[in-house]
Amino acid sequence: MTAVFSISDLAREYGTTPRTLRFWESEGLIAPAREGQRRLYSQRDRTRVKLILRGQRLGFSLAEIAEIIGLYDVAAGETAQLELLLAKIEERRKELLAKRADIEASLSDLDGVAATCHARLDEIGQKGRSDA
Amino acid sequence: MTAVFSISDLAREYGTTPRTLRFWESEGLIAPAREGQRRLYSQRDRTRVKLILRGQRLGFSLAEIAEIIGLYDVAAGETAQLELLLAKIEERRKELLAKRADIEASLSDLDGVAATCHARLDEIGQKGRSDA
DNA sequence: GAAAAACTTGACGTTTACGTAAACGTAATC
DNA sequence: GATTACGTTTACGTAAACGTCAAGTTTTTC
Repeated sequence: MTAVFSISDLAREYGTTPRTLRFWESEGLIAPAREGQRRLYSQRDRTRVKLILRGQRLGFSLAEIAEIIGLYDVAAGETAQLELLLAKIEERRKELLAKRADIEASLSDLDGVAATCHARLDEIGQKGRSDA
Repeated sequence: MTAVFSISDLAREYGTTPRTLRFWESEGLIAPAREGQRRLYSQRDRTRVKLILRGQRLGFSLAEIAEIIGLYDVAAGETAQLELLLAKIEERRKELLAKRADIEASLSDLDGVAATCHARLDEIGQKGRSDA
């Protein structure tokens, strides 16, 4: 249990590079333990890396991702902090819902174009019934 | 009908800048008509601008957006073209579905954190019933 | 018809998110 | 114990997507 990973272990596992992991660290997104100079990545670090990658796939900047990840951590604050945290969460929720709406719209558009294609193919299929 | 718009009209309408619209044109994403030197934007151009903005919100690069927009145009090709187009559409569909899955996961995570916050607030609320 | 406003094309600057190379220390391997 | 493999920091390079002048034309407005 509580295994640790080298920087290239992590890089390989998540299809990224050591350079990238160091950069994320320099930007404060992760903070692996050290054994002398060497970085040691824990399960917690792996979780954060996964969150970073997901954030990137959703088009968030590293700065935004940093804030988002922060949300997960803070969850030990007190009242005022918690209220503020909930507000931030609500913001992010709205962003995500908006993106999801964009995606639905895109999917529906693509379906439309695909339908047009199929119709056209059927149309062509009716006559040209000689070639493979 | 068939109104036309100046570059700053469009920029204002979509919350962008003339510079950006010119840049997108230089990258082949839009191709407004010209009256002498001046650019004249049509309804079709507006539609494309909307697609570009949506693509950006979803985290696609301009190059990707160019290809996506291309999908909408090509819909007048012939069989081979159409098959290829359908394949590309399917690719995009998968990307979008993946992003949607990422979003669902993010939303669910945020819900989790929010729940923790509410629980903690309730907990605190039980005792500290003296301060505003 | 002169000034102001809006448009044009360069061209260089800027931010983000790394890539790449240099120069070095350490650890495993044959 | 020399080589190879992996790690470190520092530093400069780069692609994408514009921002920001500059210098000039055209168009509108008073």
